[in-house]
Amino acid sequence: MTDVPPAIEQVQQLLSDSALTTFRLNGQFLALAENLARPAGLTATRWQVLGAVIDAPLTVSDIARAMGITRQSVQRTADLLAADGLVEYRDNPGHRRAKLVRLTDDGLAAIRRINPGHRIAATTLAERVGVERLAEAVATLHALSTALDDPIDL
Amino acid sequence: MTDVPPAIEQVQQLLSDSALTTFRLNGQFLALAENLARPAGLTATRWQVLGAVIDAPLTVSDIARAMGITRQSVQRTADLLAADGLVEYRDNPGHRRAKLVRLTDDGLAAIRRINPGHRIAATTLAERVGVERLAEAVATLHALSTALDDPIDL
DNA sequence: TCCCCATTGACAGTATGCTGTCATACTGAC
DNA sequence: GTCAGTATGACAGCATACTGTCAATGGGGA
Repeated sequence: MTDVPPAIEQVQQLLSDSALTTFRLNGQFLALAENLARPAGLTATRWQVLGAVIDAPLTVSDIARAMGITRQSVQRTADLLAADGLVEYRDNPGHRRAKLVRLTDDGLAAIRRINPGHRIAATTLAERVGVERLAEAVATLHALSTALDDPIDL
Repeated sequence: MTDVPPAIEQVQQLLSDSALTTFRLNGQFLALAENLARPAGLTATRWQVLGAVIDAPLTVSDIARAMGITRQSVQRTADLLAADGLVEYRDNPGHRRAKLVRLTDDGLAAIRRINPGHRIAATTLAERVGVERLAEAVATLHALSTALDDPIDL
């Protein structure tokens, strides 16, 4: 009785479970990020967008692809960040309309203000679940995400 | 050189990675749920709320706690579902204001319309990552979520 | 019994994401 | 060189979640 294939109901339950837990996890990480970013005068989303252009300027569309959200959402956030002087739009030699979003000194300073809290949170979480297991979790999450990349025919 | 403790930067990176991947996974599951729910005339959120009261009527606050989101969000969705006749508010003998949200026949029918697609999606995902691994993923997600339940002192 | 406090629902305001539509800019096939 | 298709940004509208505030309710301790 141990090698029977899992009932379809169980597999359905597994999908629901993973989705619901992911929704909850999303909320928890979001709340944590919000708490970390607030002292630096940022929100979670703005922090994320700033983080995307630390190493090199990118276009709004590039950032959206990297973050896995729509370009319109990033555009709005980037415009707000530009209004606050944390990023600036630079001409893109490769495309006249698609300007490059570049971190300013103020933007970099804002990110740096988050670091201490980020470090504490990371260390705390690593202690609670173990670094090994945290690394495993990330790998599993990536695998799931990749599996969901391909469209599912209904 | 193999047993040195991980550098703090690596642990920080691990936290960022898990958060970012969770955000992306959240979006993917949300999109999938949206696709599954649409043919039944539902959205992902409404499906989720309906699912919470399949077995027994609950108050709005109960549902919010079960889903890990705020009461106000659930309240809004529940009101909309009630307007559409998919749930109904019943008097709660235990609390005069906190009415019970109860699934109607129409609500149950709506959920049932989602089942075929849900089954297909579950089977497809299980094939892609393996049932074993999917079950592991759920366990890992739960562990992470539990670890994040306790507040982190910054 | 009475009062403080937590829970609950209602309402207003805000942040973030999505879709759809349009005009502009680039790219590649012909 | 021209034209169709794609990529990009701008704008409008909607869905969902959050916060904050207030009043009503219920429960437990003084």
